Amino acid sequence: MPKVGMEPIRRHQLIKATMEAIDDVGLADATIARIASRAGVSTGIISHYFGGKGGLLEATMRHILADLGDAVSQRQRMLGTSDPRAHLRAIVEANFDRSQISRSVMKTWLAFWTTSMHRDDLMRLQRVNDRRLYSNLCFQFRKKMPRDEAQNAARGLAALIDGLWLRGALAPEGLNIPRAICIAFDFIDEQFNKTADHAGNLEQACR
Amino acid sequence: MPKVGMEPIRRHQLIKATMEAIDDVGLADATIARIASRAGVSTGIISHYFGGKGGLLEATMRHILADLGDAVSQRQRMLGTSDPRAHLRAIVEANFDRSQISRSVMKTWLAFWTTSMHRDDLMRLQRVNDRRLYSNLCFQFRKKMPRDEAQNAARGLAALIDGLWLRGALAPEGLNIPRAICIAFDFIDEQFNKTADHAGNLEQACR
DNA sequence: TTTTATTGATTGAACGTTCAATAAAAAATG
DNA sequence: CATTTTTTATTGAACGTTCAATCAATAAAA
Repeated sequence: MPKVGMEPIRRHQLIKATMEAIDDVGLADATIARIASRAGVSTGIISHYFGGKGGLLEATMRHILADLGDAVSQRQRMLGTSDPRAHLRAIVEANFDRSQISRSVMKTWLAFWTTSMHRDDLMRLQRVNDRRLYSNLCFQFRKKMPRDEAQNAARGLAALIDGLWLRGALAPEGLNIPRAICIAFDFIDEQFNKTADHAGNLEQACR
Repeated sequence: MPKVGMEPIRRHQLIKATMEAIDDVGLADATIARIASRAGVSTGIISHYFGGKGGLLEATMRHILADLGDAVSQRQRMLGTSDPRAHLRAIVEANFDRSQISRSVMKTWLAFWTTSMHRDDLMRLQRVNDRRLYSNLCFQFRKKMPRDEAQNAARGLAALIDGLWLRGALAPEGLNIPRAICIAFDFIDEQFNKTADHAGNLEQACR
């Protein structure tokens, strides 16, 4: 069976098997024996292509983040307009994109989030992604509202997206994607309404 | 040193040490040796009082959930009114209550959230707590809006709270509590505004 | 003297890593 | 075209480490 050019195939196989294993038994019990067996290869191959279990986990996380980044920029490019509302909607949709909402991807993402609190390399990856989402949201909101309002709108929307995800990952019935998108869309509209309503006596006190 | 009546003292010591250890090195590296050493006792004592590591983790989670439940019901009781807005604000404040926002509690909570996806006992604990928050929110929103609107408002607010928490746990600067509360308060007001604005042509399509 | 509390060395299981061995394909050779 | 040689891909047993659990021994209080 051994042929030349196996590396990209094996890498993808193993990353996929890693996510499936985490979905199945959790990161704590996702041993290299289990991952290798699920990918239909031996344990040694993991060290061969990834240098060890840590390398495989980092590669898996990079893969998920790259998918998310692609989903966002792809939808942004498809947009002919610079209308902030449309852009924000596109970002929300990308975050609930097909590549992101499969059970295994969701659970893997969450597992990494937790472990990234104690591993500098994963933490850095996570934060790069985080900041990109936040500044992206902020930039769009700023087209229609002052600086601090836009920042809070961005903070709120980012939290809402993550929260919907988090709860979707835990719920036995899974994440209801259309509903999640709708709740996020509503949030966007409310943020714009709030600013538009200058006559209203809403408190906008958040600092 | 051994006296009678040590059990409640030791249990609390060990639960506290567990949260500190998780804050410090993460759940994966929170070994019983590390926890015991942090509590200033030997490893054997954990099995003696909790029957094993699993028992200690479950007890720790129960402790956190009980604290959260207490914070909510305490604030509810302090409320003389039945005004839904005041009640919702109280729930939000309780969720960012002092007992909940310390770094160690936050990280422990998140660690449990992740592992509860693969352990039935922890999952059940988590879901009981989840449902209580959701029905609580739903009940309050229903005082001012129709059923499905209230459900989506509750889903959104619950997600927003969890999301703010999640991001606060990851951020190096920690969670900005007043700001988080303010964002959540704004969300509540927007939900009420949306319903009040019957003349407006907002789409309220979420199912 | 009995009970309660605690210790910590020991044990066995599980895990990630390593590496010599192997097998197949590709390249070189005649 | 047939062959040897080299390269690439892969295996899995062996090894060393780490961890949770156990339990006989001990010490203080009742």
